[in-house]
Order: sequence, then C-alpha cells, then structure tokens
Amino acid sequence: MFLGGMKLRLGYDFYRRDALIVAKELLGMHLVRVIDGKRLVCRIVETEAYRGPEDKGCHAYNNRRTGRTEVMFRPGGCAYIYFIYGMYYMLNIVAAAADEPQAVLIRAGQPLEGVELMQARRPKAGSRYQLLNGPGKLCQALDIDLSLNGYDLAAGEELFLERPMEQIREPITQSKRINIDYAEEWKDKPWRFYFKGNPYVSRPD
DNA sequence: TCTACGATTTACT
DNA sequence: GTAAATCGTAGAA
Repeated sequence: MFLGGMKLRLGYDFYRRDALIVAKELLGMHLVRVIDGKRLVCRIVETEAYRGPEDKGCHAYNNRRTGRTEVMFRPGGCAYIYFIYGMYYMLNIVAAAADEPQAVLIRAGQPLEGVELMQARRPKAGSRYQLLNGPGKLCQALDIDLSLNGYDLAAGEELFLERPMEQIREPITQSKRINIDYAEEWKDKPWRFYFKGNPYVSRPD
C-alpha cells in the first residue's frame, strides 16, 4: 500500500470538543472540496474560535437561535456558513456537543491541490499567497456558499477534512480575533490561532 | 415594513 | 492610511 499520501478523514469525535481545542488542532489539517470530481485541497493555517452563549463575539451569544445560527446548535461536525457584507461567505466548523453553539472560523489556508482552479475563481489574487489568505477569499476560491450550510463534514463527499499522515511541524501562536470590536470584554480574547510566520496567513503580526 | 450594520476585500489617495 | 461595494440578518417600530 502507498502510505506516503495516505490521509485519515476526521470523524465526529474530533469535532465534538471545545472550540478552543478544535481551533488549535485544525491547524495543519487538510480541507478538501470536491467539485465535479476534482479535488481542491488546502492546508489550514489560521483559525478563530467562537465559543457559544457566553461569547459576545459569537453569533450564538446568549443562545441567540435564529435561521442563521440554527446549525451551530447541532452536534459538532457540520459546516456553519453565513453571508456577510453583501458579498462574502464565511466557512465555520461547528464544534462541541448539541446545544453548545460553538464554531471555528477557517480564516486562511495554503493551496495544495487544484491550485489552477482556485486561481480561476480568484483572478484578483496576485500570487499563490493571496489565494486563501482570508475567510472570504478562501470561500471564493473553493466555491463555498450557502448551499453547503449544515453540510455533514464527517459523512459527505463534497466537503470534508483529513489528517495528513506526515504533518509539517510549525510553531503555533495566538492573538486577538479580527474585526469583532463590538464584542466588548470578549474582543481581546486570544482565540485566533495560526502558524507563526507562515506566509499564507491573512495578516502577519 | 423600516433601519443599521457586519467574524471582508478591494481599489484608491 | 481611507472608503466603497452590496445585501441578508436581527431587532425595533
């Protein structure tokens, strides 16, 4: 058997833990998007945790349950996707147990497979470093929109995550989350995780 | 109904 | 550095 390229698909147990753990451990995992049988793959290099009813930065703060936030109340392992600024989609991974509305925003990735298809979807990207270095850009490049909201990442074949057999070791650092100034005392929580110095992150520090 | 605004990106000064 | 683009969502009226 060819072990070199073997990967293990992430199952429900991976996702059904605290969003802070999931956010950190998602770094280095491979995000796979299949379109017309073609694989678009990136390595996750930046995430942010949004941590349920207590977190003023979270859409589900105070257990706010609406059409938009509904999927966050499902057990971990599905996608929470929302539309913002009238033009961008954001991809989140739902974490924790049912009725614990936590999620992890996927903020940036390193393109690995299907790079030409990503470039075709993002003609404005000046280089491979700008293909997936932001949550809106990542969804644009991977053709992720509301049709995938609630998608089962452990069972589906169009969008899922894999753990590569040989992980590249990189130091992890953390900082404040981006653009949540409205979150008052929660805005400064260091719940953004990323690989220190990695050229594919949305903003260096 | 009506209004304000956003877990962003891009172009421009 | 600043501002425009562009529209669904949430909350108020």
